[in-house]
Amino acid sequence: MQIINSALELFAQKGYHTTTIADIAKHAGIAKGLMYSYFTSKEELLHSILIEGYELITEKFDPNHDGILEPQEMLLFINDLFGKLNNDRDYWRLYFSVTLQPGVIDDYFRKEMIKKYKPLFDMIIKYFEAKGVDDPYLEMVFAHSLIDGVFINFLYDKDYPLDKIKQLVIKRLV
Amino acid sequence: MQIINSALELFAQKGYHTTTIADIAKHAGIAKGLMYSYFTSKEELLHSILIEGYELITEKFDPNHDGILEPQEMLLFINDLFGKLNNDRDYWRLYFSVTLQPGVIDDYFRKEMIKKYKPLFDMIIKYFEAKGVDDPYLEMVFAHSLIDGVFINFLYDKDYPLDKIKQLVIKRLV
Amino acid sequence: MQIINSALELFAQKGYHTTTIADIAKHAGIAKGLMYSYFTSKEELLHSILIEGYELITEKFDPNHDGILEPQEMLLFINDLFGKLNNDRDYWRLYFSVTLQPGVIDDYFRKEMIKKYKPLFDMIIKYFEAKGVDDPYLEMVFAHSLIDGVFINFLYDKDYPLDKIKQLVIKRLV
Amino acid sequence: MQIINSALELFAQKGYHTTTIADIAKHAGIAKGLMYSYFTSKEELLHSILIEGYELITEKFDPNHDGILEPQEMLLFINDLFGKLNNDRDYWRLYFSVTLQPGVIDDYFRKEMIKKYKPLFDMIIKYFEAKGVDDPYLEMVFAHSLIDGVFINFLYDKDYPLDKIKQLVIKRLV
DNA sequence: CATGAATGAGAGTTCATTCAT
DNA sequence: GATGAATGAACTCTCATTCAT
Repeated sequence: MQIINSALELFAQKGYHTTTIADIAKHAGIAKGLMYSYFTSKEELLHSILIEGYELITEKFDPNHDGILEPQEMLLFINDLFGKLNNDRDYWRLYFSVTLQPGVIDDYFRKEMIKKYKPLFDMIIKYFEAKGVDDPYLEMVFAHSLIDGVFINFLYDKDYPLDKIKQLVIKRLV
Repeated sequence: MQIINSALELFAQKGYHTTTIADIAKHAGIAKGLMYSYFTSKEELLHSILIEGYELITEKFDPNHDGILEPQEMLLFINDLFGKLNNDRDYWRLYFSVTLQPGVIDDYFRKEMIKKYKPLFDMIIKYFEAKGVDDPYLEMVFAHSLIDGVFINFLYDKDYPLDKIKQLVIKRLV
Repeated sequence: MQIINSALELFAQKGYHTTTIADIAKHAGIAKGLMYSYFTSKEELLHSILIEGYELITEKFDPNHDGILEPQEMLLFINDLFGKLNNDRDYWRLYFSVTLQPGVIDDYFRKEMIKKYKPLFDMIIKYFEAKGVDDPYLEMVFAHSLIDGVFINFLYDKDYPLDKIKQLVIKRLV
Repeated sequence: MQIINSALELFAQKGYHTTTIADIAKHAGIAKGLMYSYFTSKEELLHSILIEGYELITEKFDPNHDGILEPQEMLLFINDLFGKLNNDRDYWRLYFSVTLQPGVIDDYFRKEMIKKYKPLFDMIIKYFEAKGVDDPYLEMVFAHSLIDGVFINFLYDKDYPLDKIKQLVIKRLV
């Protein structure tokens, strides 16, 4: 929807607090009041974006939904993940900005988001189990942390050597 | 100073925008106006916190200031870094929240902060050079990303296995 | 408009700095914030008043717009001017108060206002040229000064003998 | 006194409301609090300046205090008046700014000031009586208005032809 | 459905004034 | 006397939200 797209773009560019409802309405080409027909508040709009963004991104993710990664699938997984990062910068920017920022989303919603993304990392745990590493959970936390770190550094650094780093990540995880 | 401490605590807890000058003053036990004897604005207060936090954190960093890390120093470096992370959660929370959030600190200040932290990562590049890795810069970006990822996951996850992850980081980087 | 009228009245009565936005809003029967839908700031509100006041005052001035004053027109001019003075005391009070007070309107706006009123005094120069006085410009400065002096003394003195003074002014200038 | 001089200068330059006690103290080289040993408030400081300024200006005025102006004395009177205007621009600027501005000095004080300056204009009434004009009071109001108008136009216009206007004033009044 | 004028609580900031030192 | 840190009321301005049209 146009409101969500506009809000996503502006939140990602200018920040949640710095973006006003008037900004969003203007950018979306609608009246301020109309936003309240679709969302009960600015906060709920943010939540919708986070959820909708998640849906959009994951709808083409792991298409057969078997949740099992073999090594060559792990490769696809990482490639896909990095591709999504590159294609949906605005969403990811907003996601990290808002997740790491207290006072914007409440704990309940934060946990909901974590819950939503959990399956992805559960798949990685299983992968490491199959690979026979000592502590698959620890390895997954490591992988999760590494990927988060790569994401945020990429999102805010135009010169980030994403492809080369991807190779290092692959070498480390696959 | 009491104002800085209060502001750091509240910014880290509630977020920069959600924390008001009145909140800070009340928490610090002073009148609202007094803050403006020490800082010209809320924004400058934030900058001071970020800078002061950096000073506190790095004052005991690389104590001989030779800027060269040998393997056992790299070990100390990492241990020190993780120790600081643990001891200054508020600062790091604020640091990441504010760095990753658009519309809070302007580009000039963001670059200033990056500049301040650069020497630390330059030391790591030299370390990887000495260690003989293929692409020391890339390895440093990898290390930087990895550490950032570990930091943010630790900051927002009470059950984060920091010590075990530290061992993995050490194994990877030393 | 109601905001302008209220602001004019209050500025003229209490002074620009002493009148608050809350005063104006209350007097106009609106909420404080609404003022900012029409004017970007208190300063711009003042400017609008000054400009609007000028428009109102000059709209019926020199109706054929030929810019030339013959003696009997000079008479009408003066009568009109003194009439406007009497009918728009608030405006003129504000005009003089604000023009003669540093730190209220910036140099740019002051010059703009002078520019707006210039044609009126240019007409007077031409009039004195036609009348054959030695130094028409000087005579106009004299007339301008005289009229300003009459205006401010009238505005702040309830017993000012305006009509009799007008006769003296006419005798001197026509 | 240094406080009065500083305040006069700053009030005249920046305006009464725009000048802060801190500005004055800094300019005078004293601490803010010390001002309150000499004046009970900012307002009282302003009153003192207006009164003190009047004393300074008039102490050398009409030295023999006979209060009677013969034609050649009228000449001296006008020359002296215009000289004072030129030498004490700051004072006169402040005087007009503050006199014509509501909400700064209360009516009581305004009347006090007018009372103080009255003798000067009384002398002019007597002068016109002696000169045999029809309505000496009216002539004095005319003169007063003219001189006020000349003063304010001169004070805010760097290119004001003061000397030439003085000649016109002399021709009109003497 | 859609609008945007209107609201009003609350934000950051200023500054005359006080008072412990 | 002299200081300037501290106060706090009051200011201008913002903006999420409502609602008559």
